[in-house]
Amino acid sequence: MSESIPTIKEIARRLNVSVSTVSRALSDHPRISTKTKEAVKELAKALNYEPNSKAIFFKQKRSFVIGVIVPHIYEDFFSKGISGIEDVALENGYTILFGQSHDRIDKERQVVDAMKNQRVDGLIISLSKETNKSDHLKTLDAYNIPVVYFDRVPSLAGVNKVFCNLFEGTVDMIEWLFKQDRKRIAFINGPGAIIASKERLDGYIEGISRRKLKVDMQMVEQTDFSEEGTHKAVARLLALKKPPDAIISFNDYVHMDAVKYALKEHVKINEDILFASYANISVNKHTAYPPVVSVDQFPYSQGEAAMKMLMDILQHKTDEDTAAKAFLHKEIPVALVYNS
Amino acid sequence: MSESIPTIKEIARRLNVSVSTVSRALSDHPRISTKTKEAVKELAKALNYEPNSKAIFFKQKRSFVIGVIVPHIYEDFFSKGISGIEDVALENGYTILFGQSHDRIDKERQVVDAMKNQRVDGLIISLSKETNKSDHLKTLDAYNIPVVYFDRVPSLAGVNKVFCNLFEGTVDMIEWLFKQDRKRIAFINGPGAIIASKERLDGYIEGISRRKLKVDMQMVEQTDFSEEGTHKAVARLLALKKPPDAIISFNDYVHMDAVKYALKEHVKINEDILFASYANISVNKHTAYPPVVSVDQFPYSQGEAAMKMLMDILQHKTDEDTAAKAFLHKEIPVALVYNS
DNA sequence: GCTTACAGGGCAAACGTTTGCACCGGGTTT
DNA sequence: AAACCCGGTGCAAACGTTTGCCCTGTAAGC
Repeated sequence: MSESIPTIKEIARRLNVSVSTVSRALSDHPRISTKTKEAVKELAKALNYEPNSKAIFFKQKRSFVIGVIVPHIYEDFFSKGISGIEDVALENGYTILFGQSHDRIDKERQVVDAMKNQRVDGLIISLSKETNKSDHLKTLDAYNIPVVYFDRVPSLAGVNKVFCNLFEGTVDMIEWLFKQDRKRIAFINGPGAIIASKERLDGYIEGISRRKLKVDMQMVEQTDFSEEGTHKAVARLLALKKPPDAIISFNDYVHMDAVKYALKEHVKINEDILFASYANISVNKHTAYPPVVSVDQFPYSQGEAAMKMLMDILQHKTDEDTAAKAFLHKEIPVALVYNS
Repeated sequence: MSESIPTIKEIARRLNVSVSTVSRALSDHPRISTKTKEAVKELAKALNYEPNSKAIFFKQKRSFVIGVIVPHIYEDFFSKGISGIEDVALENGYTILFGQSHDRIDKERQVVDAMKNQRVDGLIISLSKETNKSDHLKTLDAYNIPVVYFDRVPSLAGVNKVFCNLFEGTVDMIEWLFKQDRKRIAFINGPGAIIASKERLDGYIEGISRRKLKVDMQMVEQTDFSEEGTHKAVARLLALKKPPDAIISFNDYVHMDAVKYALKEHVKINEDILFASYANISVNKHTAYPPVVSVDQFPYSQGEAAMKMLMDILQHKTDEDTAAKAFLHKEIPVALVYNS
């Protein structure tokens, strides 16, 4: 009644053949006769045999596990991204080892170390806000663990990455708002330090400029993502002599806070002022006042693309180990999504 | 320039000692002299040595990886739960292998198999909607992988589980609504088949009955969680000769859909009708019309508790392998959360 | 009847680490 | 002087699997 987990040895013993025969039979090696194969497979099934991945991975130096690290799992964007990654992973027989950095670099280090210890075959990571240089990821090179950056990517070229550029999306959004006959388009941006803010701002300026209008920086506000920060930004916008007739928020969460405040000021949402945003999170479908238009960054597709890229790298690594390493970049196009 | 990953052997070779000495030095074995230990540790650091977990786990028959399977990662409830699990895991040197069942039993099977192949040390799972019996989890027994069920648990006693009972929470909510002078409390429940619906309904009936009122089944509606289903439910409630002055929704998503419809009918949210709900999801803090009260099931705490329970089981497994297996159950108390 | 070919299968090494046991030299006890 | 102890270290087996190479028997070719 000892809890014996079936092994290849056990099968070999019972069938009076060698372990190598069993191993080859299970992997359909041509040198093994059909009869033997059948016998082995039958017994394997009967014993409920499952190969011990640890032994295999130990031997083969691969684990069929890939690590995924994101700042926060609870953000709609990342959980969709993870789903994309996971689906592609599963198709290819890989499983995901998972960690959150909670947007802190020390935590990120800790998780990266854990992944390294587990000897993941590869890593997909979306950097924490605090991460400006990625030394801690350099050590992965020594362990031959390829890294694909995802959405929050370093600006260097010497890395593999999948990302969106919000510049075009922002320009498109502005043009659409002009078409809705909005003339005074305001913008609530995120902190100036982060790259995503810059992309958006550049797009905003370009969009306004294309209409031969000059950019009024009073219309450009900033929030630290706190509810209060957003409220103040909206307050300033509403207090202008010529208040805006459209407000673009940094993302859908900021949008919600903005709407909340505007409602208190008796603004008719999406009538007096058109609200636009980025991300197109799932709850938009449920909320009372979703943005009329949101720039979707397709996190699921980004996740898929990142995982495919990693699979690709893992593939070619086998082919030619020390091959000229070309770094892969992939830009996922964004798209406007309208809420009726 | 060959990509050689440092191993214990390499260290031994360079220091002219045996691998066993290195191994023992690294784990601070008392039999090794301080001098040797220092030399070994120094070189190990210099070479950037990291133990190969695969080899260790293969040898020691544990992986320090635990599997976590939930229906959907994108649901606020589960992503918080995972965070709770993850935090406790990290404290204990464990990493999470992760999978979603997408509420489908076939997918659940697939993920469970992947976990088994990876030889996780334990598994925490929240069952898919489709899962009524858990045969596929029985096979884990043979591999000596303990399972802790989480939130969506089987009703059998012969399992380890962490869960909430919503009965009390519902009763409390109803009493609170009565105190707000609401007399006609309606309830939009989920599909009758799922256990969570029954708990809620029982609580509702108990809550109403405690006021010596009799339950009016016209006030109890049902939704299939689709936006349309919820809209219809609200429509029927509003069409009653005596419409409700409070509506409890199955969860915050249903709540949002309900509010959306009520707004169209010019109901003054949380004035004409008080809206209450379950889950207390994060976006409630951002939405224009959050429920005045939501029953929080503390998914983070549930996650923590589940992981602690698993750690406990893993601990005692080492102590006395074939010990009398007592199954652990833990009920996490719920609480009302008010939005001003 | 001899070589040749090939199908079918076994042997043993290897992967990196842990660990029970043996060994060795010098000091302490009888 | 023999027996013993003990700190410090090395040897080798073991974990489950894969895989290069070798072995055996039978049938075909001459």
